[in-house]
Amino acid sequence: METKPQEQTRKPRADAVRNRERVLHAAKLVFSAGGPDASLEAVARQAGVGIGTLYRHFPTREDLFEAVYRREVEQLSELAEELKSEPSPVEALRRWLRSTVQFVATKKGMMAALAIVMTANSELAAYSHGHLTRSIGALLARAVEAGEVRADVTADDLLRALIGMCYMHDQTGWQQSVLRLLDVFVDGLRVGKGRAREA
Amino acid sequence: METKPQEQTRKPRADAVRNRERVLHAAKLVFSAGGPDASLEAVARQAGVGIGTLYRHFPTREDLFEAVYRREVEQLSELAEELKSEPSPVEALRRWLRSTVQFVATKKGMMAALAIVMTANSELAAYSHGHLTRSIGALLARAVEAGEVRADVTADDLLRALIGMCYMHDQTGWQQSVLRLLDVFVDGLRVGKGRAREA
Amino acid sequence: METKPQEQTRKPRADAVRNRERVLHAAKLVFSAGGPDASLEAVARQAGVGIGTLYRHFPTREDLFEAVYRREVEQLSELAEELKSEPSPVEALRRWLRSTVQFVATKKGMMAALAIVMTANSELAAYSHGHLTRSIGALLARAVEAGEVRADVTADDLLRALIGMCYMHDQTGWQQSVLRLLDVFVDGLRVGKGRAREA
Amino acid sequence: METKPQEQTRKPRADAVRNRERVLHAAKLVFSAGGPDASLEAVARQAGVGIGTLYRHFPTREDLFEAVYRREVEQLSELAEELKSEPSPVEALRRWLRSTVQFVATKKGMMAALAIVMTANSELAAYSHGHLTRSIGALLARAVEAGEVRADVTADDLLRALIGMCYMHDQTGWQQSVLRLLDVFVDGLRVGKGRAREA
DNA sequence: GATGAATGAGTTTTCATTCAT
DNA sequence: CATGAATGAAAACTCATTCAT
Repeated sequence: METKPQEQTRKPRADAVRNRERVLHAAKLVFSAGGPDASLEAVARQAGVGIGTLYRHFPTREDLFEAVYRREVEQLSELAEELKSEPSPVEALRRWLRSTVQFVATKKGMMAALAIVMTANSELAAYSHGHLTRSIGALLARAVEAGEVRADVTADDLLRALIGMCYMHDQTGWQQSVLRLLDVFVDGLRVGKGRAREA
Repeated sequence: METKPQEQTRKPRADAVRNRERVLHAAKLVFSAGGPDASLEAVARQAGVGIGTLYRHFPTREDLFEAVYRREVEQLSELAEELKSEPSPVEALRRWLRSTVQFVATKKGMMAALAIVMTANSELAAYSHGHLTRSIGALLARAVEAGEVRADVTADDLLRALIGMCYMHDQTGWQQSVLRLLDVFVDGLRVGKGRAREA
Repeated sequence: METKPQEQTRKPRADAVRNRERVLHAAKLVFSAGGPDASLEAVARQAGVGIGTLYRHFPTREDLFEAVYRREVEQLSELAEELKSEPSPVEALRRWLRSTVQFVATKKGMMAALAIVMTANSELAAYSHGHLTRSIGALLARAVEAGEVRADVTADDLLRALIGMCYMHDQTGWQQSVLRLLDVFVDGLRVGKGRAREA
Repeated sequence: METKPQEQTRKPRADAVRNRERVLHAAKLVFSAGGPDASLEAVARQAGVGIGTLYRHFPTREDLFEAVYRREVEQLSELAEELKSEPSPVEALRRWLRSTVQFVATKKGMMAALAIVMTANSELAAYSHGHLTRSIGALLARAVEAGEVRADVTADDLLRALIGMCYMHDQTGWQQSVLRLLDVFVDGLRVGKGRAREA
């Protein structure tokens, strides 16, 4: 504060950063295994830090959820960005959907935590919803413009379907089931398929 | 069947019946609002009975879930039965799906019931799941046999897709979104639509 | 509720009453010894009840303070009533003041707790202030009417002086000190003593 | 005294001095509001310094108390010294008492200082108590020697009475009340007033 | 049968104090 | 020196479950 006036927040201490990471990593594991009600003490133990340290970084359970959640969302969003280079727009979409399932598969109980954040914390919900729909929207728009996919389904719809299907992840075989469903769904999206229904 | 004197289950006392109903009603409210981990004390309080009374009627949390949600699930099952008389198998399927959405929109607690069916491992889940998938399975089988619908999707899958789509039913416009998604999904189910994927 | 409609609150269970008393008694001891920050766990232990029981009876620390406090105040108030039969009004006053010191002497740290409640809980403060000033006021009025005591001091003033003097009760010998001070004070109250000041 | 090179206490760094002041100021505020058990973190936060800095300046809570309150107490002591020149010993006493009330009314924290003097067992309390009682004792001794005031009251008693009366200084009108009480008290101190008690 | 009191294990939460940067 | 992160002991608090009335 004395010598370098341009410093507003002293360099984050090395061990603090490391501990923060540890806690986040541990939280992912523990919440995945034990659901959103898992004990924070357990998270701290898993992270190898004191419970006080956990609380310093994340004063409330929700703060911890949020921090974990944000990076998850960002990873999904980044994946969507990468898939923009995939030649077939429909396949890009399909692959993003399938990848997301894989992603969720590695963090079972995490979905519940994410769902909680989605409904409870509107600021975060808005952030991630916007982030994700923007990414998916881009994939979707490409497919629609290419004339491969019907235009009456929104990124929002897509997200709803995906999250919802993944939410039910407690039975054995849920993953295969969701992959099957996604195929059905993507097939349904493709144009040139029968509009035979009561129209 | 109840009139024989050697019966072990005496006349159910009037207030006992009333209390049972109260608890059931309260449980639906409280679980809907606070999730399945909501405090049983809260349920009793909401019902206006003592916690001991709740425990007498429902010795375990599972027992309470069961009593609350079994009848909800059975209604859906019955609806599926009725639709067997619908001439077009695909339309029967579609109508069941759409009707279920209406149900969810109307009956608070239906989602929770369905989520439990797909999620938990209780006796209730097993019973209800079996009941329900059997009914839906019949609808599905008809459509498959008629050659109208692909054969690689199970009643279980169908249920999962439906529940999932309905899961986020707190955003405005969720109902329209789900109906759109169901149409896409049913379209995807119909045979003769492109198997272009991964080829 | 069924047979005796005039019952609004079922007879308080015997053990509940006993436990409540135990906790109150223990609280008096523990707060007296350890001051107002003493652990509630310690109170429960001293009372021989579970911590949950303590919380059931007194959901917050303040509730417990309050309950303890009320009876203390009532005891002091009753003492003032009894002293109405004392022939000399001034002596009645003096004896009440001295008795109060004895009273406080048995519950050292309790004063701090009571002070906290007095400032924090205005409802209670009003109640006890009213209660006490009414009692003291009666003693005082008798003495004033008898022409033994000056009329420009209120029950409120008296209470302030008494409570204040007792507040500083951490030094050895405080009790003797306060008793000396009370004598000086009562002497000052008597009429016919010099009004010599700045006149 | 500071200029010799072998000095162990180097020039006090400018920011160190500033921080010390900040902490002192913050401590007065925080202890006044939250009592003597207020969190030291809160003090540091209020001061805008790190908790470590607070600890460097004041290794123990007592050290902080001391630094905060010592100068307050010394002011009262000095006032008593000045009043030694007042011709009437009783009036000197009375004026000191009344002045102290003014002090309390004006200077937030003075009460806390005085309470500590009479209550705690720290080195600070001993020092301040000695300092103060010596000054008041001189005033008192003069009055006793002049035969104007009874001899069985100590400087300590006087202090206790004064502090006590001021203790409840949050009610409206407390100041008038205390001034009234002090007059009663001083009247009680004067000799030649009735020793009628317990006779 | 109904009630609500009792219990205590399990969690959350706070803070004084120490230490690495 | 200043800082604030780390730590863990200690307390607060909640709630499922059992039981006396």
